[in-house]
Amino acid sequence: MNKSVEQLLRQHGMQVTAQRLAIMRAVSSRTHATADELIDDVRAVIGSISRQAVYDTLGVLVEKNLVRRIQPAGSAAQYEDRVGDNHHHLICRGCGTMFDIDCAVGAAPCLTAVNNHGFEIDEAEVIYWGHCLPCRKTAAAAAAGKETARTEPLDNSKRRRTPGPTPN
Amino acid sequence: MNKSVEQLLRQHGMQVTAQRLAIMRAVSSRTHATADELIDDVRAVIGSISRQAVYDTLGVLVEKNLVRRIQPAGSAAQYEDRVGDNHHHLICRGCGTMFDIDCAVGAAPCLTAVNNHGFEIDEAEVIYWGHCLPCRKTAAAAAAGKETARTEPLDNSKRRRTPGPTPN
DNA sequence: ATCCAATACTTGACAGAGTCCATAATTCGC
DNA sequence: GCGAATTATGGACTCTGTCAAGTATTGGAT
Repeated sequence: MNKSVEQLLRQHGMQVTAQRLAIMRAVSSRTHATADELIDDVRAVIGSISRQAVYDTLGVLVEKNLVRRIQPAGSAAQYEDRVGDNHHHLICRGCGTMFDIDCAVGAAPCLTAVNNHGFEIDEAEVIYWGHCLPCRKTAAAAAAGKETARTEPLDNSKRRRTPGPTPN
Repeated sequence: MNKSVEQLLRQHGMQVTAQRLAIMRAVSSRTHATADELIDDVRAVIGSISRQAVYDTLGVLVEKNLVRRIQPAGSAAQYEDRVGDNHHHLICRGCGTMFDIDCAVGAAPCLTAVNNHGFEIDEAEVIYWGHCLPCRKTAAAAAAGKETARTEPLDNSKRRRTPGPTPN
């Protein structure tokens, strides 16, 4: 299998390096991963790697369509192995977990915009937002009980005031 | 109409301040705007405002559902006035321009995921990516001629923050 | 197998977008 | 007008990601 990863690289005219192999395997080993997570993964395997190398490789991989990049609102980009099919993502507003979702309406439902404004559309990105079961439970519990939960950072209701002295 | 803006704030239990009024009007005056653009707009009207006040107000507004926030990949969040309907966005990869697009399949086509993984989905965000007419022309011209130019439409020529500290 | 130019990696600075925090200023009910 | 609570201000800081320049590797040619 290592072989195939290497071949994949060569097939796309890329040089084969330990870093790249490790990065590709790291991506494959997760359903979704942030650049940061990948850096950690790779370091765990080959000892060390620069942030730049990871970003660079990921960039090339995305360009060659070997990896897909998803950039959900408000969080870091995620990379995934699963390319070539038309699937979407479901993200929890509470914990940020991301799930794959097969296309709801078939092949490429939303790819056809009504009025394309003269654009040449090449991708329709669909992200479903909501709350996952665990987060919903947490939220419910919090609502029922007190403000114990911390599932959501959207808590503007309790602003802390510190009339204390100034550590200037 | 200024009256209604003020009332809107009160209706949602928010105090009325010059900053908030100006921010809300600034959002209304554009189809889409980044926080930065809004800061500029507001400053043009009331003289000055802190970045924090804008972010804070925008955050509350989004929470109260008076404003919608869109965060396209790779660029700053955009805020829009148009809430309550199900419309999507079309963004140019070249210049970043964003257009509204009415839902392709009717009311809420993509809101129904096949397998919701136990989620309670509250929003289906659809972003169409592509290249707008001007950018396509530019690209074509560049390809035909030389590597003469690249579409460089993002005007970020304004810097107001202090020069960053030097991280060791 | 060795050489070497192209390709890739490392390091470190920098930038943009947002957030945190303590303090100062406003708002608004009384 | 008073005063407590809500807001706004400013500056430091974090998190992601990019740029640039110098160093190291890779892999085809010799």
